[in-house]
Amino acid sequence: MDLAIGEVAARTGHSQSTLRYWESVGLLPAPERVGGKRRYRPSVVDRIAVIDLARHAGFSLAEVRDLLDGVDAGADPQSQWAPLVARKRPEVEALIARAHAMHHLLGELERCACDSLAACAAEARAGLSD
Amino acid sequence: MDLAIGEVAARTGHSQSTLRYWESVGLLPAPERVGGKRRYRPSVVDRIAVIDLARHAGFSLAEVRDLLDGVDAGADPQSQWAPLVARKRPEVEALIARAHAMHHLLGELERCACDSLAACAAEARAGLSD
DNA sequence: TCTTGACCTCGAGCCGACTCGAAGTGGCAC
DNA sequence: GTGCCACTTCGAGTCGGCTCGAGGTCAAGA
Repeated sequence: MDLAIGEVAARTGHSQSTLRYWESVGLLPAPERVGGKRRYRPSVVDRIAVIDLARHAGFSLAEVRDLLDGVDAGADPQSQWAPLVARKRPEVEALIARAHAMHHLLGELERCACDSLAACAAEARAGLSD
Repeated sequence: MDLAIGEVAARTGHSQSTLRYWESVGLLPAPERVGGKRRYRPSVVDRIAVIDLARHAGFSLAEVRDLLDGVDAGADPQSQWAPLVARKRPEVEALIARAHAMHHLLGELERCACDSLAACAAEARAGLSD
């Protein structure tokens, strides 16, 4: 039994607008139409689960689209993930480093004992080395 | 000696456009004009250093503006930072947690041995609990 | 006087990922 | 046949933080 867009939305937790948007940017294949309305196969729910998985890992929609395009073209998921992961890892590591730096800086700001902005600025110039 | 916008840009590493934009959103006070052109006092460089400091800590322009508005109104930096830092800390901690989760997930994806998207989706549903 | 260069304003565009609203259509129940 | 709901399309708006371009102005130097 095929699914209407509302049903897919309910099952995946994404809005109908989002699903239509994903289709418009090539992330979801255009499904069959019955009376002008989209009819999805149940497997689209798996595809959306993979999209969610990839997005959780920090991939952009464009990157997920490339991954899925490869799989659609016959590649196995494993060989599709590998280069994407290799490309993404340094980005995520940079994000982690940056987030930790932000956290550290918050601690310093909380202990800020400057009595003027100029003093804060001087501290800033002394303490920031990136 | 006052500074032209180009000089401020050169000293702070921000473009003239950015400085004008910051002024338009209330982050920098409107400086005096001489012949229609902005003339900055040297202290603006300190102010921009504080802005950079706050942005490094993850604050938005609006948050930095609120901070500086308070200081301009006579508050000491210390008492202005405190509530902002308290508000920001959980956000940054959430960012750190999320970034680590992304990193962990990348490791799992790299070891992905699924032979189909449906299998990946099943893994995803099993492994993701947020 | 003419040119150059630094500056000015204003509006629009950009990025990603949606989100919303208006106006129209399909099909089912009563 | 009419009311209703789920769906359709398309275009525009949102968020933050710039960035760019067109066209105009000002002052200094050759």
